[in-house]
Amino acid sequence: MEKLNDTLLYTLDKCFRTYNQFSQRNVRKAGYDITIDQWLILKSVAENPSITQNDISKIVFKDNASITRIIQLLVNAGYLNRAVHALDRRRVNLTLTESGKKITIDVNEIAKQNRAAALKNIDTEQVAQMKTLLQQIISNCHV
Amino acid sequence: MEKLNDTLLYTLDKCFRTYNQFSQRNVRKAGYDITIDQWLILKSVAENPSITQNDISKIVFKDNASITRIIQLLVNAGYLNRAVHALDRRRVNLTLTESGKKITIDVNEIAKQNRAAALKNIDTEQVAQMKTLLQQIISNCHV
DNA sequence: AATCAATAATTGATATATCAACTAATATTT
DNA sequence: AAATATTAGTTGATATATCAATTATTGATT
Repeated sequence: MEKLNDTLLYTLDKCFRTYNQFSQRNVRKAGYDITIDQWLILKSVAENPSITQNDISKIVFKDNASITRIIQLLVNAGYLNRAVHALDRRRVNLTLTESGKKITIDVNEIAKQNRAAALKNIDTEQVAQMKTLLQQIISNCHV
Repeated sequence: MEKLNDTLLYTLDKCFRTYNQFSQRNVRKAGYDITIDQWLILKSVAENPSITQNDISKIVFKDNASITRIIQLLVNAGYLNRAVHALDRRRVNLTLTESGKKITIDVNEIAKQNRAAALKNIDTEQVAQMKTLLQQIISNCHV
């Protein structure tokens, strides 16, 4: 049986988790009480004002159910408003509150710094190559 | 604010989750009622017979607490035996049961196929390069 | 218009992640 | 040897992931 940590996907796993923990730590250190996953949802709403929860779930690769619950937390925290959609009563209309807008922008700055730190000493060329490879893996998994 | 899905780490996230779901689906389809994460722990024990739970948590990048709970599930499922270590009574002695050994090997086969499918049309050279890059990111996050 | 199908979101159950607090056992220091 | 520090693991609280079942609403079919 080949060793676990020989495989690319083990390294991928490790990288993903390490980066996540690193980012989360930096957000906390800056005094923001929000998870990266919560911020990603706020950011999705900021970028796409009329987005549905279904669309969000596709953007962030999570289950619908998870989105419902995370949004509930964001509403509780005062970052999001939730209302019934005027034209389709099945849908939920999401809008950022003022503090939601603020934290989205603030954490975005930290996220930018996190990315820069994580990609230090790696040139654009390499990043582009890696993206292509990752896309290839993704499409291989969709067969 | 730059778009979410422009960043490498977004693609990394997507790739990781897509591959995970793909692997898990294939294990289920083959009739095995075990999660990839549970299997990883069985495999760690198989590879390192005298391993501690602390060591497992480092290998699979999870919290000690998570390991305790996953191991509890594996004991309940009859795949693992848990006993007090003879020389250090703080430690837990983990051994695979017969069915634990069997499922570890069976799922390993599926995992091998999953990896092959995920890495289709990607040559060894590229895989090696990507590993190096991922390692670089990991070490950047450890500063 | 009534029936049926599809869609958006929620809820329940269970597994997992993470942090903090804790217990028990062992190792180190004085 | 007693006091203290360290280590291995567990437990509680809360957030999240995933699947399946469900509700409410809208769209399509006849």
